[in-house]
Amino acid sequence: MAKSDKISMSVIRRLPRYYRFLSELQSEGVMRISSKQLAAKMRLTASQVRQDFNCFGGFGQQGYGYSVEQLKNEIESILGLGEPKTAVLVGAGNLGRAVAAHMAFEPKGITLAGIFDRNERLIGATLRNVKIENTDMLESFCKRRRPNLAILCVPKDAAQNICRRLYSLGIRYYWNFSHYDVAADYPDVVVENVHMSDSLMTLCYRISDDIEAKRRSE
Amino acid sequence: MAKSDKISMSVIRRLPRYYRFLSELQSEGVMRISSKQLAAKMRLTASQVRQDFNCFGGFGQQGYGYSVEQLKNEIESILGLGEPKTAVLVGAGNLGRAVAAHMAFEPKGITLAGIFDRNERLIGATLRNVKIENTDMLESFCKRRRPNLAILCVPKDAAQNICRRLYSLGIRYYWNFSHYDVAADYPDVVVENVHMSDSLMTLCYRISDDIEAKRRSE
DNA sequence: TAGATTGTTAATCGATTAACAATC
DNA sequence: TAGATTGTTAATCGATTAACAATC
Repeated sequence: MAKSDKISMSVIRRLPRYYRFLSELQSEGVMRISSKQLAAKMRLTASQVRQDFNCFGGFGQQGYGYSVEQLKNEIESILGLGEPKTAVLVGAGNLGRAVAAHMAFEPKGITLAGIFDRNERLIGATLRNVKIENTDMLESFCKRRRPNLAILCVPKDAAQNICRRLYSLGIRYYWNFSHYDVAADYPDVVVENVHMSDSLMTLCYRISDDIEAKRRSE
Repeated sequence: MAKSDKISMSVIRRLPRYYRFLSELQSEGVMRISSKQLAAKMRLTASQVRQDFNCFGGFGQQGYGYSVEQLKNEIESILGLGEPKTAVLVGAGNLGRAVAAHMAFEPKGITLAGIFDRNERLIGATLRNVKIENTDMLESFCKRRRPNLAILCVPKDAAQNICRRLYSLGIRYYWNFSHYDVAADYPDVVVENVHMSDSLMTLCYRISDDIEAKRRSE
């Protein structure tokens, strides 16, 4: 299924977007699509689309294009969405609750098995049929359920402590919403950061750049 | 202050991260830093650090390095964090409430002036001293407060409709958490997307790739 | 078969890294 | 002055785009 060379991060980060567009096309009943059409929809070049897919193998057919369903399934398999994973979420503040309630975990093969917070007022509440527990219970929970993935929705200072515990409990995969630099302390883990404030600052730059450009062109 | 060539997106997306590290260094009382030290801390190369800063001008001093405070202030100014902006947030579900409650808007020059939702049960509640209003009030609000930035925390289907209205009210800057492709319909706007589920799928890929690599090396 | 579109190689473009003279 | 470190140019590396033969 895979050509098994090392895939570049640029390509990997485009895969979820391909997957989204293909899911959409499929739900619209589109059966096949050419690299040219898909590229136009996603504002890429047809060359890039073909190069990207050919990192993993030839999914298309000359003169025809790609089967939407097959291509979507291939990418689903490349992303490993079918492989079951168990997640623990730490931090049930506004952000943690939003992630717990909002995110489509099941289609990615993820079971959210535990939610933890140290705030007594949150403990006992239920999100997605998961009861928020006291962070003290993290060790016993992990020994019982063996999650392989942790979602960090605690502030930076708490994250350092939580991470030390999670790491010693054997967790090596992190979805990190905090500003704590997990990979700096644990070089052997896989961390995917979501830095919302970086995104907002980037927007700030682009706004002030745009305003300046308009001012200049007047 | 600026060299005013076109700055590449790669550089722009690193600026918030520089800003975060410099803020941290400053709060730790560090007065100066060399490109080599900063690069080590951020896992970049010293070359890249210097190239990045020199897009905007020479902020350092040979034989000495960079003044943390001055450099931080320069980047703050490049990002335009000091320029006042008014934001309207649409969608006060879990995600919208998390963004409203969690995000540090003030340090970026952003005033969150209005929050809107169509869910009657949410209307009237207060977040950060802003009352959630009915989405029907969007037009009158925008005519009164003239926000220049919209934060989209509604589902994809709602986003299309909301965007049409916001666009016609003159809003050109969007922080988009939905899967609606704003830029496809309005090519003249500046959109910064936060696709949390793409990030999670990227993590899924990296997990299954890591597991596979470990299996192979056994 | 003719037309369309892929898979893949080659060319281009841009971003990162290395090197070093300038200079504090 | 000697040592350190920048700013900047040149070299390398990687990613994107273009081209085209293969083939459905």
